[in-house]
Amino acid sequence: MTLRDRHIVLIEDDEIMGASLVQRLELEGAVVTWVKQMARGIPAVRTPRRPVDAAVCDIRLPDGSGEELFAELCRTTTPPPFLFITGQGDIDQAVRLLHAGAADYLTKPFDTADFLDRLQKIIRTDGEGEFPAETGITPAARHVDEMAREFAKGDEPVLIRAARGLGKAGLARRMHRESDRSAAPFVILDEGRERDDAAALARAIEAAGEGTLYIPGLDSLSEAAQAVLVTAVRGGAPCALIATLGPEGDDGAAPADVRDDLLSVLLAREIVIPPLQDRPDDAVWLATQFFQTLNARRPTPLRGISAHAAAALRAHDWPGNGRELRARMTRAVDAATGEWLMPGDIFPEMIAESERFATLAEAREAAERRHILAALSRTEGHVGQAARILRISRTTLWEKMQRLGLSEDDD
Amino acid sequence: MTLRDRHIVLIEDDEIMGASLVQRLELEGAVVTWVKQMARGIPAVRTPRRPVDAAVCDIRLPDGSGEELFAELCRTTTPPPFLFITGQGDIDQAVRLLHAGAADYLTKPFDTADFLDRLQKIIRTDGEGEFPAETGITPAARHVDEMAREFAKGDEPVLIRAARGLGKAGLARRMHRESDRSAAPFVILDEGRERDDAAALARAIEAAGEGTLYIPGLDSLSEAAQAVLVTAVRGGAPCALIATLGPEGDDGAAPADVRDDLLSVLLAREIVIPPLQDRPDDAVWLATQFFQTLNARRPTPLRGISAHAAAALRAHDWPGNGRELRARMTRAVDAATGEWLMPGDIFPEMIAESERFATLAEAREAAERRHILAALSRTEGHVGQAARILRISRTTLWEKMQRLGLSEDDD
DNA sequence: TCCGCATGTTCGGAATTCCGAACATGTCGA
DNA sequence: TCGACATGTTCGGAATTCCGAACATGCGGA
Repeated sequence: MTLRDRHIVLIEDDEIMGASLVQRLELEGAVVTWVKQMARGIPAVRTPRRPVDAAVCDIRLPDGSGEELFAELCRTTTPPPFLFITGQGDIDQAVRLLHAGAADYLTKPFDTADFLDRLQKIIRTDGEGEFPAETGITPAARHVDEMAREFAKGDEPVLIRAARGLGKAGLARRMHRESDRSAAPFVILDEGRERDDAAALARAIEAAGEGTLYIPGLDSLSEAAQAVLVTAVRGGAPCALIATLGPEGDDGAAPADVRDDLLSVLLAREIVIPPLQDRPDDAVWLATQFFQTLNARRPTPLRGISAHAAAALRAHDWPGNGRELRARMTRAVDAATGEWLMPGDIFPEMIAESERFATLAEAREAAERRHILAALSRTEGHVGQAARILRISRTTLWEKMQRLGLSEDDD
Repeated sequence: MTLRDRHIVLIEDDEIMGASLVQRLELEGAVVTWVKQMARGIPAVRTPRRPVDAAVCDIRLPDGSGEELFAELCRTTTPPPFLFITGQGDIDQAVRLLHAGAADYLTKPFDTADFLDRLQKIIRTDGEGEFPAETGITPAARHVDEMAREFAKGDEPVLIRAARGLGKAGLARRMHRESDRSAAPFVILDEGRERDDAAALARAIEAAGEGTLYIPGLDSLSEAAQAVLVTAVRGGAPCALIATLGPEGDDGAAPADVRDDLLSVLLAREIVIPPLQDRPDDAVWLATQFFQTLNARRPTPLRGISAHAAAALRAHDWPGNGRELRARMTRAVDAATGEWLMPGDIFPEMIAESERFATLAEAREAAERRHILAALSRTEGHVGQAARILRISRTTLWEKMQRLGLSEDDD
């Protein structure tokens, strides 16, 4: 995996070079926003439709230079990593840009492999820590782990219920490792459901042998597949079953799409992982685990998580649970500039509004973006109709969609 | 009372005439926004800082005509009543404007008294209906009225508790009128509290003689005044007492700032008026009362309140109770264009958003207004500083403040 | 009273935005 | 395949906005 799902903004006016780079980057799984002018690059980077992982920017542009674009962005925001490409290398310029915070500077023609390698390096795809082997340190978390250990000793099916981002799969793996069947396979029923899921399930049961079969989102199985499962459970299939429910079945309500007999078997051995919001001390503990891994990689390690940051971690409601926490810690440890990790490092949205006041042009642009999107939504994407209700010409709407990064290429 | 607290937008480029009109209007209590160009009149009327009761508009403007301005406003909004003034009368134009919906057309020079008279007429200061003599038709309302009649027969103090807008003073007056002391004075303790409220209270008790003394917001009386009151009540003062509590004491909780002995006397005879939200049938009934009065004044009376409108009246939560209902009915009966009063007439906010989509220019202007106001608030009204944080020139900020109706004259 | 600083306002030129026309391309239905 | 209609995009001119400079006025402190 290289650039999968990474968002790259490409600022390049040359059609051939641009198309070539887009193609290559998309081959690596990246999502590319391609703009051809400096004027269009600024909003594409500053107010993107999705977070920008990196920008690839030509120096010579028809309406200015990549250097000016970067300077402008540095004045008003913290730009993502910038990789500059240029047909005529200039040492002074390279030094200037790198000192200004650019990530890299490459002269054309360049080796594509080298280009991709540098891009990967500046994106830091492997900068995130691993989830620890425990659920947490709170009584509720310890209870989860105890039940998991106890159920791992038996053969009966187990149901794990938890919201998104709470490590259901991780817990299932740990149960497998702590059971007598750890030498046998741990098989996950493919979430990308085949049309004939009953057959897929039968195959997975066979593949698991005497190991463990993990079924995420059991309530989306067809009746036929559930019948196969009931047969396997009743017929004493050699493998152990661990299942989870889909998002709707994980909220404590009885899932609508599971056979009653199957459900009653599962509910007999059920593990409920409480959301992180209900376990603030676990949030701090988990943050500390990630911090130790990430901090060890810093050129200048931080001294620790400050008390205020710990309080902020406790107070946050963690809609994304552990995944959110990991993402925030990764970013925070990377961005921290003091000796201690501060609340603003973890929750940058907390301070951004109070310290930074958007320019009038920015406020205007944001309002236009919102309103244009609303018009397009109302007209179901029909550009001509949207222009009509907005009382602007179609040309103007098109121009603004380019300028504000709302064009089709962003999909 | 003439133009008290009415907001008038004056569009007049001549300094002498303008200053003269502003002065005269402010003398009548009006709040005047004075603009000198057509371009500035449009936003001042379309997106005002406070509702505009009427506009006074010169025909000849340096950048266009009042007629064009009015036409533009009629295209995109429902303008307030417009009174046109012009130095050269033109019959065709007068007819044209009146047919287009303008309220009046006056040639200069004109008699100021005539001008004010016409302005008053178009503002319709007396267009609201009176509250009826009953509280309502629901059992709860009838119970209130019965208790009021019963307590009116005695001399003991009465406490009326109700939220804002539920006619406490009206009920007190009705009790006075139905008592044996109706021939004696009904005295209200002045709500604009003097420093020595004990003395004011003593004077009011004396003025009430054998009539009724009404004390709104009794819990804000000083200890000294409350002592005077206890003395009067215990000493058998000849007047009857009806009191209400301030907003905090009207929510059912025990008021903190009333002597216990005084409070226990009052609570012995307490009338609680339930909010209109709890009496939906009373809301419809009250609306019908207002409707009958207001409808009789229409050139073309409506046939009635539609069933859908009655349902909407029942469903509304009426935070402003009877006052809100009266205001809505006044506006609705005036604005209704069909044969029946519809939900959208009473609750225009219900339909405005779904049927009308702001133009992009309007959305942009609204965003700019908001942001400029935020900048001025942040800099405590310092224009130069606001321009700096907005990253625009001082000139541009001034221009925008003019164009968006944010200049000092609006205070 | 004077001075420094801020705001209110106008003016003319530069910069930016908006627009209609035109052309290329794509989609859908007959 | 053709025609109608829609979108994507460019171009050049018109309209609008923004700006610095300049001048007038007001306010507060020495």
